[in-house]
Amino acid sequence: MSSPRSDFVAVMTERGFLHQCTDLAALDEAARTGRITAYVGYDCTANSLHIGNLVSIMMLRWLQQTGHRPIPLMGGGTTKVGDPSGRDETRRLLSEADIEANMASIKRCFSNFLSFEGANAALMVNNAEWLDELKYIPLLRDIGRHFSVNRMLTMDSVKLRLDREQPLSFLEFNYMVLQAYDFVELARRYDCRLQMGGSDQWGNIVMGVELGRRTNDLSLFGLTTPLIQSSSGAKMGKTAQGAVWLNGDRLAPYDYYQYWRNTADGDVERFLKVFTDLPLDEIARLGKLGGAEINEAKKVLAFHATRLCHGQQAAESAAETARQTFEQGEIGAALPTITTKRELLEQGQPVINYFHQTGLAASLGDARRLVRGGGARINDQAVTDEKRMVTLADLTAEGLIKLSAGRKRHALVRLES
RNA sequence: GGAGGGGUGGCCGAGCGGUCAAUGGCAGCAGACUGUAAAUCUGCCGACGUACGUCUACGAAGGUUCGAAUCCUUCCCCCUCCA
Repeated sequence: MSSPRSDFVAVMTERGFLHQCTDLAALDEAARTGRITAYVGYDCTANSLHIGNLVSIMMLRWLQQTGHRPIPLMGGGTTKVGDPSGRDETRRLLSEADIEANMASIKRCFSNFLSFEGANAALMVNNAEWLDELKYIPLLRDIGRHFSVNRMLTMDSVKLRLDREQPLSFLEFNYMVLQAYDFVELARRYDCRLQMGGSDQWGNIVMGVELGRRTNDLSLFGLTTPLIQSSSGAKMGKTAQGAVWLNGDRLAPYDYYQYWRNTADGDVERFLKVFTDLPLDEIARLGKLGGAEINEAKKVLAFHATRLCHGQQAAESAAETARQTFEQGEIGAALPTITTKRELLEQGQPVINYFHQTGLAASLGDARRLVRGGGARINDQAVTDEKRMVTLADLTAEGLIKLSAGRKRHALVRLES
């Protein structure tokens, strides 16, 4: 294809969102000549999305910014079935109540990325609306006859399990059928013509495109993003505490900021393109910084990524706390904080208790090992004795005690007021 | 329904009566080096106790034994082939 003529496809191309597309030229033309509606589906298997979902959220954002209508589709129905893609094991079946609760929680983060008002207002839809109503025999006759089992068996999501002799239930086997049906249903209800997702969704997406053509002669599009990996080859999104969640109650904005701040050198430019909406020339400038200067680019990345997800104020607070903590050796306000009673400090408390309580150590034993390994500090003083007690004397002038596990992980203990 | 194979710590994967809290690899944490990077090297890596210790753990429940992840019985789950 020659260079894209629509803003949407141009942005997708320039910023590195494109992996595969069913018909890029036709999509480009459709986006140039009119407003298109596109969707991305999200499972409700946890109560927050994580940065693995962020690429597709950014796509929806750009879609809206370039004049089109995004639909984040909540998989309230499909989560009851469980997507086998990329997994060796069947997902634990969640109760409907859990799914409902997860969905409510997940929805919250979209308000930061998309606008649900105005001309191109984003549409929040739940596929349980139609999937719960389905009748088995009509579904088989109307939809099932368009699916070839021969073909389904060759899909990666299925093939992987079979090749590895891992179980695949009939329930899961149906997932791709339902996802395909979703696409056709969204096309019918909202004139949605494009489904986007990660590269692992390609098979499921193509099934939907084909189903649209076979049932209603619809011209649908599919588009996937590359799996974004860190330059070390690892999947993105792991920290000491687990996944990098988008909801602030699962991962504090400060920790979210720190995740991005610690991006590997080789990933900075690519991540700026995908995870921020800074102009490309600015990104190119930041990407040229070498040596220690690239830390400036990482701060920009961390700030803008945090601002998109948690808002201006949280981003500023996180950046300021990071600056105070790392550049001035002071105490930043946004560090994780726990409170303790004055009486306890009067008696003296074992440090390992506080390391455990702040989450810097997973257990008392872990805290003990941290001390033995030489990684524990109180107010920047190394703790060498694992029996060390914390007392009122450890309070700083501000009435705080700063605990550190290694050079990057810090927490505060504050007197209960 | 029949025959065979299998279920081990976050994951992969050894162990096949004591020396097994369980080799090794990955992941993770910490230290050194640095730039809050990468690579590399070193240490740690079930819980609790200061410690020789105690508890929990090798699909589940029983049993044999001085002693079981390892043997037996029953059950659950998975895979392959046959019907």
